[in-house]
Amino acid sequence: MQITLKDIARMAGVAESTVSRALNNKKGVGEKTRKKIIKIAEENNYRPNQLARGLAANKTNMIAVVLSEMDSPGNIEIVKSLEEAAEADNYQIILCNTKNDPEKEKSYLSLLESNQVDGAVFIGGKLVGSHLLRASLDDNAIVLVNRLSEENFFTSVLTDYSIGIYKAVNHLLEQNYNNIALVCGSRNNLIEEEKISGYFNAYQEAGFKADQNLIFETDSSRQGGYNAFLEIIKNDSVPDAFISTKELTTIGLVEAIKTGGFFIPDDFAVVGYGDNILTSIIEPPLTVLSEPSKELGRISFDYLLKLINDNLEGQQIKVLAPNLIIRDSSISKYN
Amino acid sequence: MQITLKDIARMAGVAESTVSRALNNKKGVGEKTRKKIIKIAEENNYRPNQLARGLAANKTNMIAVVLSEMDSPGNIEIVKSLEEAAEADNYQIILCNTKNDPEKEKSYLSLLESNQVDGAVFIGGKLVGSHLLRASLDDNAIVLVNRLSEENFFTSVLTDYSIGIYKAVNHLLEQNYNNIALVCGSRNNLIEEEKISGYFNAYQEAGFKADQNLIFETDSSRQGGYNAFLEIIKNDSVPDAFISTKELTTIGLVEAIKTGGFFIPDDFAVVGYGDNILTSIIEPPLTVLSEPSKELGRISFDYLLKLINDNLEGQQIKVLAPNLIIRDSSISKYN
DNA sequence: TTTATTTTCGCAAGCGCTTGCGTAATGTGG
DNA sequence: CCACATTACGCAAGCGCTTGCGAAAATAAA
Repeated sequence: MQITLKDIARMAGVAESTVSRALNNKKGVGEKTRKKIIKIAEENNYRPNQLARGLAANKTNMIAVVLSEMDSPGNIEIVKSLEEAAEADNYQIILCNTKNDPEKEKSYLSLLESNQVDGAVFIGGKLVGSHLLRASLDDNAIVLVNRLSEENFFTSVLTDYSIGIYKAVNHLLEQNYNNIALVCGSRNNLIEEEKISGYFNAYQEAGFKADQNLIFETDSSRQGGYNAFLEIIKNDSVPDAFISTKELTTIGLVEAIKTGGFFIPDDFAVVGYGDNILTSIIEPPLTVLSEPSKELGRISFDYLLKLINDNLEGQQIKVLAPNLIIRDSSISKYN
Repeated sequence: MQITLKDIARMAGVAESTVSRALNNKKGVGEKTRKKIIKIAEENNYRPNQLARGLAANKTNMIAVVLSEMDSPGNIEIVKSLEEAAEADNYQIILCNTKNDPEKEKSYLSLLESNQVDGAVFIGGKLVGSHLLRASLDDNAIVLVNRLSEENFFTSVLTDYSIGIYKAVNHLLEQNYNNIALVCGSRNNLIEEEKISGYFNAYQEAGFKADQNLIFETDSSRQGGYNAFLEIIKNDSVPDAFISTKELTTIGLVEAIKTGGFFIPDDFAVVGYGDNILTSIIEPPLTVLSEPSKELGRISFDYLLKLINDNLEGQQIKVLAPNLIIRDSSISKYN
């Protein structure tokens, strides 16, 4: 049998309301009674029933973290820092893995609608369900991470892929690679258009013109990267460098190159995505765009918390630029 | 404003209880009224308030997954399959990352005590808080994964490290490596003793005698593996092979070996831990013990579900043997 | 048709907590 | 010592749902 507020109240010889106020540090209870109540509560290892509390106060101290994919180390990193931030503010995290399935995402939305969580952050994923999200936006706290909605309507924290790719292209051009292939995700995702625009901008600014045919769409898996390479080298104009814009495709791409008997960076330069354990152990040491995962997590929780507490005026958008970390894979020998 | 049971009841012209029964597929409501109620509920996008439901029914359909560390791909894999299993049974997962901090674990336990979750699975971690766990075992559903408690008291699903290491040693001996170092975690964890016993068993059975000095304790990080190597080669008797028993130490170990200018398997054979993306991209291709992560997740949820529903008679312990996946890193050239 | 049986449904209590409001207790100044 | 302002506390309603129980309605048996 669980021990309840009522029990504590009886033991302390006060009313339930007094116990509640005492334990929640609210004013309206004398210092002596408060001490007494706290003591009794501790002695009896009293744990407030969070459901009851949530029901009464309309607050659960839980947030949903809706993840488009759990295989990406970067996403895990974001979750970790979110968890840390949440814990510090006494929030729990509900993990929701959608595997990029809009239906699942929809179903997880009902966590919000059913009052099970105070807010939700969506990490990655396509924009598809955007209308859906909006629909649910009665008064719900929602933050988007690395996800662009067409209406540009949600509070979001984003990696600036455009500038990231721009940097990467620039760097490769400087290294005298000028046939640069871009491996990205399906263009029905606005995020991918961002990348492409960065690509074109860099080319244009350098006075070269970019080749549409060097842009390859593939899914975000390791296999996707692998296949991308096989496709690309069928091309008329074979590139001399690759920029991979997802973590796992980076791995697959490198594998494909090496399996094909080619060398990095001698045959192809590579700029990968994500400064994580994967890209740190692969050979050769990989030049990568490093996503600010920790910040993404932390800031998104900050925003969410403010939204929950109605402390956020209007929509906020934070854009964080990725770093280009230069290693061997993109350093031309003939330089 | 949220739409409630009462609203639906009013719209349908029935009592709240009838709506509740209709929507929960309980008997005691006619087919026609049920249809009508469901229709109305759907039209109005009604979402039952899970807190209220949980409070009334004493059931939250949430479970806590308490993770000792989030950096291990194997653990993430377990969580993934847990999530999948849970989702199929309409359970949500609360992610709790303890970073091996017993205090945090303790605090997460209150999720159980405060009725916020119906059960909890603990993945990894030391036994430290075992008394604590027991204390909380009023009537709580708890499953342990890859964690040994001294009292052997909890329903658990375990990887059989003993047989795993046994296989690894055997294999290495067959390859004529007979100075095998074992890199494991701190021996204050029973799990580690398991590993060591497998190590000794294999040696004994083969008629060799094992060298205590070749057993190295280190923390489970990449750096831990790296340092382990540096320590080990200071030894009088330098080993010719390594068995690393954690995922990240495996990575660090290999890095240290390569950084030291040594070659695998020429200078040292290596058997690593975990058949994951990390060990699949590292070079050379690594012989590993493959943990049955998917099963660990699935089975632990099965157990937990039964515990929650009081369908589990007594304590259950499931032990799963890891596979030895043989690749280049342990194949002697002089064979 | 009448009685017995089953099914359908409403009533009301209760899950454990929070919170507005009113009253009793305490403290302050004259 | 009294009037007044504070502060400390209890009362009771209410959060949105579930569920046991009894009454009414529908169905089956006699």
